Amino acid sequence: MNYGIGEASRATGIKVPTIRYYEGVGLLSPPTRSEGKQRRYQPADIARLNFIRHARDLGFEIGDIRELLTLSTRPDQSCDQVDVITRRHLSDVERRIAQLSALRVELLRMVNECTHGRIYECRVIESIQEAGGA
Amino acid sequence: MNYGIGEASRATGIKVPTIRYYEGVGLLSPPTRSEGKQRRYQPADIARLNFIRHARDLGFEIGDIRELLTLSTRPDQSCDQVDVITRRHLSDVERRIAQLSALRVELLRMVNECTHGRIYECRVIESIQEAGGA
DNA sequence: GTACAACCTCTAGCGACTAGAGGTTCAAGG
DNA sequence: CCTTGAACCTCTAGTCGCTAGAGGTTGTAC
Repeated sequence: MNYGIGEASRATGIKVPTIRYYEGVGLLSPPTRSEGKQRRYQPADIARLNFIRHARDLGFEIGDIRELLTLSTRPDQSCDQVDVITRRHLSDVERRIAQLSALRVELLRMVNECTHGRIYECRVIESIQEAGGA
Repeated sequence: MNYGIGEASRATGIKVPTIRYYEGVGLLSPPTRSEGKQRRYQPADIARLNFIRHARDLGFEIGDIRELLTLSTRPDQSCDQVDVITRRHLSDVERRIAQLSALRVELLRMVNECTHGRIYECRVIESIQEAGGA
């Protein structure tokens, strides 16, 4: 049994154009084609797409996923590299959380100072004019 | 006194090509030019650029900044719209923090389960294969 | 007058898709 | 067998907020 691209899409939750995009950037090798040159996917392709989707859900970028996919096909190698990629991504996520949290504090301060008057006395506008965050 | 684009850049911390970009997207109206058609900025332009920079530092997107700039030139209007824009941005920031925090928990769980063995028993790879976050 | 930094415009690239045009193939029903 | 229409195909361009580079011009200091 094989899948058309639409079935693959429904099976994985990845949109049809995105599947083609993944093929284009080399995450997925070109599948076999029907006589009329339409893509036909095998269960292994579906598994690979699911892997990609889960990794994207976890925020890994395409380059990392490419590497993780390669590593996952070398079961005997040490998983150190997997660990490195994951930790690097984790610290990236933590850095972004920190940045956004600082922003949040600043924005909260601004909206809390708002007295709902006229623009000329608007504390939000003043905050942006005077200094700004980060 | 007026400023060349390089001076404007140093005065505001916005890179030269970015200043031209802001002009292109209509955040900044085209300045006067020298005889040789080079841009000459006035102090009011510098103030506007500083406003833009601070707003960008606070994470506002270009469209929002355009609106905030327009509003800031209408001192008699109510600042309700400013409040709306700011609160909308704030909740966007909070949404992103929540997403990233969930991601962080998942990634932490994954790296903590890592036993530094071989790929075939790698818990990180397994996590991605099995389910994935979000 | 000449050197050279600073400026100019224009195009293309980043990441990860998404949208649309314009054409072809597949599967089901008559 | 034939037609309908959904699903498929390729290709290009757009999103966002810049950034980089090519190739040419202007401003300023000596």
